[in-house]
Amino acid sequence: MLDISNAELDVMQVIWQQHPCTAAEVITRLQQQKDWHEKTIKTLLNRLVTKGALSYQTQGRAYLYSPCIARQDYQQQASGSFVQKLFAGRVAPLVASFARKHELSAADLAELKQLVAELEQQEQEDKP
Amino acid sequence: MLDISNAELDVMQVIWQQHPCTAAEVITRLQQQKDWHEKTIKTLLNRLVTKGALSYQTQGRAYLYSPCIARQDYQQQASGSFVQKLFAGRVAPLVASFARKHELSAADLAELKQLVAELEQQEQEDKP
DNA sequence: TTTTTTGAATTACAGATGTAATCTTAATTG
DNA sequence: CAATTAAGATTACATCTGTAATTCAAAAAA
Repeated sequence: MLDISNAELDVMQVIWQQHPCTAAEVITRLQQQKDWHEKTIKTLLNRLVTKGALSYQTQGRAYLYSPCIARQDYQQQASGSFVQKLFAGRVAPLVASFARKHELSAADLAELKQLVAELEQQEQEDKP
Repeated sequence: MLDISNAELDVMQVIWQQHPCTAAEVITRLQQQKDWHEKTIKTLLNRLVTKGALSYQTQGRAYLYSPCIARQDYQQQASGSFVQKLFAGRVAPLVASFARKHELSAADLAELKQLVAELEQQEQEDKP
């Protein structure tokens, strides 16, 4: 299972946002949020390639990086193991816990409600 | 912010389940699920004490360990930063993602629905 | 064409983590 | 009392992470 560290994840996020892209682009965009040295970002790019999270094509002497895993897929994988690890696999208690501390906004709540409604409907369709 | 590693978390889980407890008890209970050497578990106990996640009282020459942080509090903290990291702080997309892959059970769905209803009601109460 | 710059590759290095083994000391067993 | 056992303390050691610096090669600039 692809294991991406926190710092690496920040790199992945900007690449997921737009790709393929060069190291220079990643650096420019990342440095708007993180106070990281260029070398640091290059190291992370390298490690991500080694780990199989990024691939690249060469373009002249530069590289054009692309994710090997879609953001959604990674989110799914990570959510699954997080919920497993902390909540014995049940997501509802996570939402509850989240609600208790970070007070969901009304918008979030609405979104959740909508989602639940959709899921319920799907369930209906699955066993008619 | 208290940072508990994966292996350490497994130790915390059995201690949260029942405490205070001795190292021997932790070892016995953990070895029912994990194939870990006794020494490994003792190392983890030590690190958890150093990190301030566990405290202990001495009982004869043994220690009686207790959590310094409640399970719920830790869950809240960890959920908050996880959702922040992967979902820009919004929990609904996590639920969606979770649903897509791990298909929530009907029970989970019901629980979520209930939760949403409760949260909505609270919201009503908060601004009448 | 020599110099400088700019990509990527390699190396660095401390702290965290997984996974124990060894050491020290006190208690228990012979 | 001597020997063994069993607690916790200390040490070990490879890998992963965060955070770069150094090196090497090619391209761009002077």
